[in-house]
Formats: sequence, structure tokens, C-alpha cells
Amino acid sequence: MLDIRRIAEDSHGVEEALRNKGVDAPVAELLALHEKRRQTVTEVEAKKNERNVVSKELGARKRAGEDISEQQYAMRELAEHIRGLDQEVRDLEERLYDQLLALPNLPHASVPVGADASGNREVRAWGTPRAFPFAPKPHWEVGQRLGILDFERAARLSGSGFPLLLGDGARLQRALIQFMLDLHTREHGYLEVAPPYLANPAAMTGTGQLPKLQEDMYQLPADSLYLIPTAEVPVTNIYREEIIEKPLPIRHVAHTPCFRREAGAAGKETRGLIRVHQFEKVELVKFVEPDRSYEELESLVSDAETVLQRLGLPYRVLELCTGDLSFAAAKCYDIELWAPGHDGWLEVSSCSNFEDFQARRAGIRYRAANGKPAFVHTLNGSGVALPRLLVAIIENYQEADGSVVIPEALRPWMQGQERIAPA
RNA sequence: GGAGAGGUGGCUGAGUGGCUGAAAGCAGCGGUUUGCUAAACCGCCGUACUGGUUAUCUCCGGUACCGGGGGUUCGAAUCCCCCCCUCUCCGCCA
Repeated sequence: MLDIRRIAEDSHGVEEALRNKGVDAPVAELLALHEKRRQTVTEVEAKKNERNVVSKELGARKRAGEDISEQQYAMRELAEHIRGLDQEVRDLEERLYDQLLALPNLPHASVPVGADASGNREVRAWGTPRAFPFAPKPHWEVGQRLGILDFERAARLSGSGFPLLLGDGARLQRALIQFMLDLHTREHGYLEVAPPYLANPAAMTGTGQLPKLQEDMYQLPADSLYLIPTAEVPVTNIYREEIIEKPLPIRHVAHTPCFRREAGAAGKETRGLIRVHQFEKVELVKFVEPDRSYEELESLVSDAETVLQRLGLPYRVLELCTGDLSFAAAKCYDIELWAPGHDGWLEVSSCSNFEDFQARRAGIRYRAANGKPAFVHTLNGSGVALPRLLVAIIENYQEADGSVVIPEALRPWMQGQERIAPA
């Protein structure tokens, strides 16, 4: 959520920043609501002061045995007036709040201006795609022949877009999760957490999934809960409505399943494991002091990159332009893996600095150097998402005979197994 | 799911209609004492909104907040209603 006072101070700057993100913000209307609310609050508070003063006086006179029924009648009218003004303030605040909740975050000044993904900038690339002596196959062919992926039976269970891993496929995924959790906790200083997979509307609003992205989520209306689309939601909301007293930064890593409806998506970009309704992900989340959040963003990206480097998978890092930034992000890097069978790049991580956007929505604060409460900056990034990581491993490490070599760095988590061969 | 108990400031814990933004203790901050540490003593010590003042971190007021929402009353932490959460017991269950 944006700070209405910041909008008031620099309405033109805010308008332009939002336009770069492709949003036409009703700034004038927001400011009018804000001003009207302030006036009404001032008015009702004066009335309440009067009520408090007179009530105290009436109490004393009543105890002294005076007849105060006439004044009580006048006070009843005052109370009625106050009730009306209170309602007016509530209405104004609700309208203002709803509008502010619908506004996306402002892009950071360093973010390149652009309308869509074509404006993204490659900041670096790592690794060299392997030269194949044969035509590399897509992962769904390799995986189905190995018997580690079964899309048809999965569809019978749940519908299309739900993965079913079998045997060494399931085992490979489990090993990758362990490998990543161990890496981030032992070498990168993250504290592992195992959060709930269902979250309430307040949590979803805190991180920015609500109100805009309601249609993208699986809902459980009987219990007013949503299945989490990412561990970002439960982990970031751990400190909702708190003034964090422990020292910052706080770095958390969590492995969770993620659920996304992905309504409308279909075609080449969704084949096999590339875009699914349910997937596993290891997520990194940070709570940091505002003046350190951009260096923490760089180290976050680097922590995710380490996973791919250890596994020997070629990737590139993109800096997203203003038009491609997600709703809540001020700045974001995507990491994309090379997938030779798919013959394209696959996003496996998205590392964002939300600055105080989520913190303001969720009420996550810390004590600044002057002892006053202030909003933290929140960041998160995948470290990394499993299905596309599996795709990249299967496609990059496939052999002519249809087997898949297990990356050396992963073998300790696979009890030394070196390859997945046809059964 | 059923029955009961309870939700007060960072923590513990008083408070059943006005004298309570809230006793007391702990923790924290500042100071005195001290060779250092500790102890002792003194003071400070919630959040948000809002008016004025001021150099953005100042100062002086006001309003609201004792799980959330609504109500009764001139006046509610305190009385009533609904909801949420925690604990105990029973039931169910991985």
C-alpha cells in the first residue's frame, strides 16, 4: 500500500511512476477523500471532547444530588450527532482504503521504463549451454519414457496441470528440496520455517494477493481460507501487526507446495511441468531495515543463483522493466534456466524488493534507530521453484540412451546415485 | 463437534459504570553512586489518528484503542449481543 501522505506531497511524481507501471491512478479523488476525512475527524473529535468534559461534570452534579435530566437530553442529541459523524469517517476511510489497496507499488528509480517483457534487461548470464551430439528431447518425453512423470493419470486424478512424479522422479524432487534447504540454512544464513499452506483473507491482503488476484487462487469458501500461491504469503505474514523487537535482518527459508489456478493459460508455455496448478517451491523471505534493502536484494538473487551454479545449469538474470513488474514489487530480478528440449528459457526464480509496500499493508514494523516504530522492507525470491528445475535437469542432463545423469552436487542427497535409467 | 475457563501495555498481572491510558512487578532507556562488573537509589518508558507549534527527528493539546464488531448509558476495560482466538475436559482422528 502506498502512503497517502506521500501521494499528497508528490502527486505528480506518483502519477507518473504508476503510469510507468501501466496504471492510471485516481490521484485527485484520493486526495479529496483524504482531505475530507481529515476535516471530518477534526470535527468529530471536537464533539467527543465536549461530550467527555460535560459527562464528567454531569457525573459530579448528579452525585451532588442535582437534577440533570435536561442536560442529559441535550447530551443524548450530541451522542446521536457523534454517531453520525463517526459513520461518515468510517465510510470515508473505507473508500480511501479500498482505493489505496488497489494501487500497485511504485517502481524504484533504477528500474528501466518499459511497457512489457520486451523492455526487460539481461544483467548477466552464467554457464554455457551444452552442445548435444543428438537432438535433445523435451522433458515430458524423457520423463515419461523413464517412468518418472505421468501426466495422463494425474489428469484423471485432478485434471490437467497437476503433476504426478514417480520413483526416481519423486526422489529427485525430494533431494533437490533438501539440497536447497540445506544450502540456504547452512551457507546463506536463513532460518528454516514450515508454515501453514492455507491462509486467511487478511494475510492474502497483507502480501498483495488480495484484492486484485483473487481469481488466481484456490478458495475454500466454507472456511474463508485460500490455498497459498507461494510461501511468501504465510512467511511474510508471520510478523503481521507486530513491531519486531528482534534484530534485523530476519531471513527465512521455507519449502511449501504452491497452488495456482492459472486460468486461461494453455499452449507451448504450459506443456508438461512448465506451468502447473500445484508445485513445490523453496522460498526465501527477508525482513530488513529500509536503507539496506537493495543490497539485500542483490544477495538474495545471488543466493538463488548459487543453487543453479552448484547444479551446473546455464541461466541468465533479467532485470524487469516497469511494465513487467508484479503488483507489489518495487524492483525485481527474474532468473531463467536454459531448457534445451523445450528450446527456451524458463523462469525459476523471481526476486523482489517490495520496500514498505507489504509492510504497510500487513503492519510489519521495527524500531528505527531513534526508537520509533517504522515499517520494515520485505523481500522474497524463489530459491528455487521445483518443476522447472526438474525440467532443466532432465533436459540438460539427458543422454542419447534416454537416461538422465544426476548433477554431481546433488548426489549426496541421492545416496550417491549417478543416473536415472529406464527401469 | 460438545462442555467449561479465559483473552488488559514488550512480559507477568491488578482493575465490575465516572477519580484508569490503565496499579504493581519485570525487562528496556537516562542519571547518581562505583577501580570494573553487580547491587542500590532517582527519573523516563504503548500505538495510531488529529489541531496548533516547529528545522523532517521539537513542544503543547485533543480523540481513539484493554481480542474484533455492534449495542445500552450523559458517561463503558468494566453491563448486553454476535464473532475470533487460547487453554482444560469429552468426542473424533493422521
